[in-house]
Amino acid sequence: MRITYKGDYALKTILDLAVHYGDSPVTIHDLARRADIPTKFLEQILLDLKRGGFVESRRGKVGGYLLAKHPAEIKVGNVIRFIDGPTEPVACLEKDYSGCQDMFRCVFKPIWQKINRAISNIVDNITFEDLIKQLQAKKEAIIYQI
Amino acid sequence: MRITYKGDYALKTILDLAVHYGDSPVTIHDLARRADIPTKFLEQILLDLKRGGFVESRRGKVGGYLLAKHPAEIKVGNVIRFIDGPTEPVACLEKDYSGCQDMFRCVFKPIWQKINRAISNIVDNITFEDLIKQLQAKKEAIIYQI
DNA sequence: TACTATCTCTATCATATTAGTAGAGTATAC
DNA sequence: GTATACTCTACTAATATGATAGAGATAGTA
Repeated sequence: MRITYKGDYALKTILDLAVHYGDSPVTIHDLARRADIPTKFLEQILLDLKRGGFVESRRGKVGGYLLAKHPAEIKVGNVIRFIDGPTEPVACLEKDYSGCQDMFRCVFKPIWQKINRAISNIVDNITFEDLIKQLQAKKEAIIYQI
Repeated sequence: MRITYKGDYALKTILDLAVHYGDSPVTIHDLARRADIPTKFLEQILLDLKRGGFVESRRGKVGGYLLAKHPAEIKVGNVIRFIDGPTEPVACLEKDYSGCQDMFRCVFKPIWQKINRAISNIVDNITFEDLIKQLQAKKEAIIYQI
């Protein structure tokens, strides 16, 4: 698995929308500015995320984007798999792979499976609600420092 | 981290050489045939592996390749990091990264670090001696079936 | 010495992916 | 009816991937 810029941008965008969950829509412009993402690139990512059911949109004035579900319902794994593809480290672990032709690869397969399980175990156990809590804890720590 | 064909080929080749550790050199031709790797592509991979200190070569007749170290001294992680690059899932974890400019990414960083540790924990704890033992166990299981 | 099997090295290439950019079109609030 | 915002399709530059091509160097042996 490799996290691309697109995946990274998507995660940051979802987190931003999660922070503003329940508020009025957030514009692409604001999302792009706050996370330092090229606006036109973010447009495409948001359309993808909309098709994936992660966000909703409102057109026209006072339009923008909204999170389609509660932050607790969206896991980090959902977003990166949707944007960056499977988390498997090799193609032979993915669905509808025809199988190993040679016995050498089969010795390595359990390794990739182990890695795959480890990754899934991490990304499928963190929701955006968890991340918001961490953000708040971080903010409080900074205030405490001052 | 993503395992490329090159990395996969390198691992299979090292394993083949590990199986023949202590024997006479193995030719590129035999390695390519046994693991079904394009010969000319394998040539390049073997040159890389030689530069990386994993294999040694003998030229001329009765030439070929030999494992440069004992199979117990080579870990899966050594080979894939050398061939496919760092196992980190994102660039911000790699060495000499300038640091996070925005606070959003920082919330995700611990996730990538966790994944990175999990992967390292797996690939740095399997040597090619371990793999040979697994191969032998598999062979015996097959014989037992017959 | 000549031959041949083997490794060595550099260049080239086709395809896919990544990270964008461009521009015209559509909907909505005021 | 106009400004603001999302929508959609196409295009592009750079890089990585997975090879292929061909000339060269070395070592054993007849």
